[in-house]
Amino acid sequence: MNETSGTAAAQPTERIPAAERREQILAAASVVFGERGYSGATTDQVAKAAGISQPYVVRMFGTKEKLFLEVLARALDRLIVGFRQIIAEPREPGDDEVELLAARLGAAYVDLIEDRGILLSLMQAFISGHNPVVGAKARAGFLEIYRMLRDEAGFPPDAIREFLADGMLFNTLLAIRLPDIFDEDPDAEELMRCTFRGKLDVVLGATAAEAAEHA
Amino acid sequence: MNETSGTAAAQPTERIPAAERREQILAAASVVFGERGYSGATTDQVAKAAGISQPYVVRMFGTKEKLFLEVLARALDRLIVGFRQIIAEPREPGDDEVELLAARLGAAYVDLIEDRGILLSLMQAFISGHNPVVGAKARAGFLEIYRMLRDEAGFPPDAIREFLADGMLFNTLLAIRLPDIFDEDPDAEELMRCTFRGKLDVVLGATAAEAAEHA
DNA sequence: GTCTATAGTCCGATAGAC
DNA sequence: GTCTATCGGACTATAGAC
Repeated sequence: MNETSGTAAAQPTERIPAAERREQILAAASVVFGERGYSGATTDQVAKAAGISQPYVVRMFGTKEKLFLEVLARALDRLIVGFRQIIAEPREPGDDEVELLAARLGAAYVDLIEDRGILLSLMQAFISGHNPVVGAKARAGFLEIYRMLRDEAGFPPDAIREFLADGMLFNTLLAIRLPDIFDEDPDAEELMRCTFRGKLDVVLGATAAEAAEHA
Repeated sequence: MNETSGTAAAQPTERIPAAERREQILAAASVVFGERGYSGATTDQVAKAAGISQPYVVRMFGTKEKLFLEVLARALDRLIVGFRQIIAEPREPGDDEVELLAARLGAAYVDLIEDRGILLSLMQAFISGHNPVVGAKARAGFLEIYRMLRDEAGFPPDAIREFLADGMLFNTLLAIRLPDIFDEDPDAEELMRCTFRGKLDVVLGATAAEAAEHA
């Protein structure tokens, strides 16, 4: 409340290289698409968040759909590259190799989806199964993660299911903003604690930091 | 392809009681909102699916938002009532009481989200955490399920987490329509099998039935 | 590299007839 | 109980200047 009109735009916008501007737009778009969904988001909201004019956003990406697809591709890429890195890290052999690796991957995942734009862009893709383009990317991305866990990480089926299931529950609880109602309902915190266990501090730290940033 | 224009409407629409018409609209809206999302769906699409005119949809529910909220409330209600029924069923005491009950609830959940409208309406709500009204309903609904599992079903924390996590993975795999690409990618079926295990036949049966219906 | 202006659509909601 | 007609607003994308 009482902000001075939108997200600081107008004024004689600075001229910056297209590549850099592209990144700004993608970052802004990730947030806006995440909050409002593909259909709910407008190119004007993205433009305002990036501090430029609406036609410029369209000019740079061709169409709103292409912009969304690029946002989604980036999110999937960060996820896949991040996981692959962790799997490739040297580990000592032992009985709990799977468990340790799962814990590391889980922690990395929580770190990643602390970025609400990434979290929600992924979830937007998940519920777009009916869309030929977006749906196909979502399916392909999910299967790539599956294969990585099976072939590169060497997880047995049960470990894969558990890992993916936990991830989807993380997604959901963060997406519905459960931490927002810790004050009103103690069960909210209890459920978060039972779900995230050790990782809860990380999540709450991020949430608090984000809140502070927006204040 | 080659369908005779839309979903059978126009013509001198039959006069039916408002209550019955309401149900028709809600059923149609569940499907349309599920496929396109709250923003992506139009009241005209709902109207066509229900076989009536667009203004009549608005007239009956006031606004598009109120219509969506009613769809969501119905979905949550079916879920909660269904679970409560199963929990209340008599069970023999034994060591695996939790496991058995979890299996029954899981089967009921899979049955419920075979209805794509219900599945996707719920997921739409999950990603609307930023929306004050929808977000609040989603949080409240999730917490009610949590309390039910904790207090009425007597699940320990780990069982709750596992149950909820599996449910969210079910949601995701069905939402992205993984069964659609069984032919193109054998890993899709493998992942579904590893996730749904015994329940896979149920899911695939439903998917096949739906496909047949739409053909 | 970036903007202003605006064309062209689509959509939710209202008015009012039957 | 249901429709047709339509208003007013919002949004994507294009045109063209600087």
